[in-house]
Amino acid sequence: MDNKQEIIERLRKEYADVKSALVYENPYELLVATILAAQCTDVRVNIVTKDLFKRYPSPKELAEADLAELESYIKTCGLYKNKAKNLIACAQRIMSEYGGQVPHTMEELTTLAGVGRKTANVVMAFAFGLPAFAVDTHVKRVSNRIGFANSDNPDKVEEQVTKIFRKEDWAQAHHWLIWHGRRVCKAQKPLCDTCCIADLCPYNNK
DNA sequence: ATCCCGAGGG
DNA sequence: CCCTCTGGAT
Repeated sequence: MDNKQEIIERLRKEYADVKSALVYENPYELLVATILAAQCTDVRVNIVTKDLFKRYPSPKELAEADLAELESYIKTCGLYKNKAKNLIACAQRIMSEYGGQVPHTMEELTTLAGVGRKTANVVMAFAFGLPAFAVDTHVKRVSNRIGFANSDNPDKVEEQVTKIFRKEDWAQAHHWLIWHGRRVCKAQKPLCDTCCIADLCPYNNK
C-alpha cells in the first residue's frame, strides 16, 4: 500500500463518524445555506437559517422576498448585500427555469446567481447523492499539505484530489479533509504533534 | 491581525 | 493572475 492510500485509510478511520455541519432537509435549504456559508462560519449559518427558512420556506417565497428584509435576516453572515441579491435572483430563476426545483447538474447549478463550482458540488453530492467533490479553503489547504494536490487553484485541486480518492469516497473524503483542517491541520498553528498522519505528511516532515 | 465549508468581475 | 465584498470569532 503506497503512502497516499495509507493516509486515506487513517483519515477514514479518524473521521469515520463525521458528517456535514450544514445538515438540511432538502436541496433548496442546502443550496441557500451553502451560498450563505461563503466567508462565514457554519455555526453562524445554522443560526441564521433557523429563522430564515420559517420566513422563506421554499424558492417561491424567496423569489418574492423584499431585498431589505432579506438582508436583515442574513446580515450577520457577512457579504450580505451580494448574498441577498443573489439569493432572490437564484430563487427567481429556480421558479422560472426549473419549475421550483433545484437543478442537479453543474451546468444548470452554476447558471444560478451566487452559485459557483464549490456550491454546485456541495449540492450535487449532499442534496442529490451524485459523485461530486467540493473544494473549500480547508480541503485546499489540507490537500496541499499532505501531498494530494499542488495548487492554489480550487479547480485544479479538485482535479488532482478526485484522482486520488475512489469516486465512492468523494462525499465522505470532502468531510474528512474539512474536519482534519478544522481540528488538526489548522491554517495557523497546525497540531502536528497529535496528527494521525504526521509520520506520513510532507508538510510535517519538511 | 487573520480566518471563515466563495463568487464574480477585471 | 488580481481585486472586492463583510460581520463575527479568536
